[in-house]
Amino acid sequence: MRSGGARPAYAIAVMFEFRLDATQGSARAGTLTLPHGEIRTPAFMPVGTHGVVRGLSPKEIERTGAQIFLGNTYHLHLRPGEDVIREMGGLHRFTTWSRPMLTDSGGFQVFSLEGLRRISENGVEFQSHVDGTYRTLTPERAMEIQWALGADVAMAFDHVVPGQAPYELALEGMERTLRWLDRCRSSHAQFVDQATSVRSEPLSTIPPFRLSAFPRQTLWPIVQGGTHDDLRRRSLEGTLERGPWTGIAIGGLSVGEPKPVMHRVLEALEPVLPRDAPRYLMGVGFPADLLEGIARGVDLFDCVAATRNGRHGTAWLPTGRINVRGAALKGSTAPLDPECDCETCTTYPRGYLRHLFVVEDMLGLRLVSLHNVRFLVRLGEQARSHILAGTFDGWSREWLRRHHARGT
RNA sequence: GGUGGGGUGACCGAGUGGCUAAUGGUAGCAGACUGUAAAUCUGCCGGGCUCUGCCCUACGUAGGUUCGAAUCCUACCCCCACCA
Repeated sequence: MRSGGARPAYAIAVMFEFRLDATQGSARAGTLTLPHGEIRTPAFMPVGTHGVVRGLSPKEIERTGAQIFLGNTYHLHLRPGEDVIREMGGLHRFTTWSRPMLTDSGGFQVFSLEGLRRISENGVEFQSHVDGTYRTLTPERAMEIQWALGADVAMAFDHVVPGQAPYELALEGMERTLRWLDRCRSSHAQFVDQATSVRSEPLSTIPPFRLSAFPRQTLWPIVQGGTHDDLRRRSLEGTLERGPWTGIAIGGLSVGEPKPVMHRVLEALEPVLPRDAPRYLMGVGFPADLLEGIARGVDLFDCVAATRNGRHGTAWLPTGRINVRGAALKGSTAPLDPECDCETCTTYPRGYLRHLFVVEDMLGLRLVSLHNVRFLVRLGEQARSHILAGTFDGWSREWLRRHHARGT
């Protein structure tokens, strides 16, 4: 297939594939194929907003077993700028991460940077928190930037509203997200078409550096609708009408709404979601949230909590969580999590980790972040093997019981 | 020995008659964090209790003035600087 001649048209399609390996109830185990490799699901994706999973090197992330990590359109646009990254060969070359990547669109910043932005139908004007300059992100611009970044998956530019948003606001965000999805889709298609036209050249005549820079990216839509089931349904149906898609994201959850509400929304969407596309629950979550999501048919997760909590001294354990700064750990020779196989847990005693936080050495932040990432990645691996074995229900029930028995 | 300055809660350090159990900061303790403006933020931090309040003990020590003192007066102890 790669030996001379025009690249077959189906090559692009084959680059993005999702295969279901097993299901148990709504829980699914699958294999997602992306241009930079395969992802076995369910899977947790660490967040590397600025092209780095805070505090951890790509090599360390690789060793956690993470199969993909995220970058952020808004933040990478501000620093170093998408042109810089494109010139360096794209996000993969830039970061040296050779596995799949996904970029978030900046839609979440519409929510998180409220106060620094103004929304209009055209797009969102942000005032940069870095230097105060005004930057406008539109669906088209978000696609342009993500195309330049060159991740395997680009996310649609959406309008995220708070979890407690009243119906009217949730409706507005949901409908705008759909209108913006049309613009994202046609804009992204233009980039794909441009790239595809290159394929009329014989592959053998394309210099290797251009081959490696071959734009290979898919676009995933985001379902919105706040906490209102009917809006969620409408959002999903509207999204599907605009398909087909190689993956579908559920956004606007875990942004302040109660957990049962998030579960209810997932349950409302699950029967309508296509079986043959991965479902990505954005911004989730804590360990228990992963299992609750998996049980409701979610395949992919991302969350900053692993690294943020790690930096702030909270480590996840099978039995709940622990404050690494706590006086209880003083002098302890026990491993952080005796059941964990990460570098932190197989090397350092609790008393040393606590000490690192007390003296405010950056190593402490890194080691606990590393553990938390591994903890979630491993949870995904465990869930997958139990789904394949048909033992997911009982295992996850027991896991959650133990996890909630002490702490959260 | 003389002169001047000073002794405040674990530490540093404000406060110079009542609003002071006593500003701040540090240390200590606890908590929060979910598509990252976060190595951040919040609370507690003399003791006790029947704990939206009450009672003790507290600003070197001992007295005194005053309705009322960490704040004014006296003596003593200690520390620092300079002079002998």
